[in-house]
Amino acid sequence: MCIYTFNEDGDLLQEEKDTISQLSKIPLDSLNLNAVSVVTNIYRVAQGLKNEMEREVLSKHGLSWTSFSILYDLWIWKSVETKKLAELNAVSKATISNITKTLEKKEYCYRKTDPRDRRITFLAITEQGKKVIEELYPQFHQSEVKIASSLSEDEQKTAAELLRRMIRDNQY
Amino acid sequence: MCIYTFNEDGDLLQEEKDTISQLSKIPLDSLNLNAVSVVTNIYRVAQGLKNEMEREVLSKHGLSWTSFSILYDLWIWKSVETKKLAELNAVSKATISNITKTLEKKEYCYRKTDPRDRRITFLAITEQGKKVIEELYPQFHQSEVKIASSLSEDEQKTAAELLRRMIRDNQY
DNA sequence: TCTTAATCGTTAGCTATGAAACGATAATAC
DNA sequence: GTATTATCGTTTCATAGCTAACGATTAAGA
Repeated sequence: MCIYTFNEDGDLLQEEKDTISQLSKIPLDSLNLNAVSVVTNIYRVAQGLKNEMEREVLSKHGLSWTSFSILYDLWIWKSVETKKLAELNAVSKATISNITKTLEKKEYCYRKTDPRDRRITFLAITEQGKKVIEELYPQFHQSEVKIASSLSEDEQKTAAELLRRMIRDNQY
Repeated sequence: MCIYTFNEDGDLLQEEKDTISQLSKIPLDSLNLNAVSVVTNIYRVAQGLKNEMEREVLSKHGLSWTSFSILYDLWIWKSVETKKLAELNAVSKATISNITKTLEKKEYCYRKTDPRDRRITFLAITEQGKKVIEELYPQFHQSEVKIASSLSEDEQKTAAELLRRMIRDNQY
């Protein structure tokens, strides 16, 4: 999505700058337009790549971005508890609970209670779930490569590093 | 959310690299780990800032990121049709229809049919909606500045430019 | 003109999502 | 050892979000 509107050069329209300043009563030179661009562009790319992945790759097996991610986690780590999945994916435990219920219906994963602490539920991937992720992952990665190919190798490294700092500093 | 898991240096865990390569049957040197980092970090930051904004700023008036964005668009542009709002925000027309229905219930916006083409519905902001966005926007912008402050001014410009190229090349 | 095709917004039906409340279990306090 | 507190996952209930189907309207074709 796009909070702001940009012209062909990637700058905020002068008209919009003036309007924001006027309407919000923030003087134009107190508006941090670089911060605006960073936040807006990050959200826009994220929204775009989520839509593209779901449409072009994940829809083949009726998976959303998050359900794919959960399946990926289970594929790599074999067995993960609900709380950990929520943290890994930055969504609520309720969301994990619901999505894994759907994945369970499709027989892509199953639940098992930790015998040492019966409050904890572990999720694990089934053979069928494995088959699905092993079909989808190469296509997913190929799309990642395509999407990132707007940037050179060095630029990709730069972008990743800057974003990584935002993740760390903001504790995302 | 986080498709991949990273160590303290921001690299993918060696264990995970090996596992991906092994499970996906993609040779390690064919995996483009820079692309992986770029895509993952973008999504992670976007998810984090959306959650933070909704929790810290937008919840004061029960707005989601997208409903806030729609309200913003109407604030700046006075009157926008459904289809245009969908494009601006990279969501479906159905989503716009639903969210504006909620905004209408709260009396933050209202509908009017284009008399020249009766298929088109224009949305417009109410006085009450204006009051809400004028209260929230300065706080929203302040959070944008805080979130982006992990980066220097130059780095913000760099990040914005790289992301802008991804938006353009991928037509997001 | 009159039929066909295209476009617009809404609705229907589904999954996703979060906050809050809840029940079960474990850890802590005394 | 019992009472209190904390933690875990689920459920409930609301909104968000998608695709597909639909009804209304306009444009295009002959």
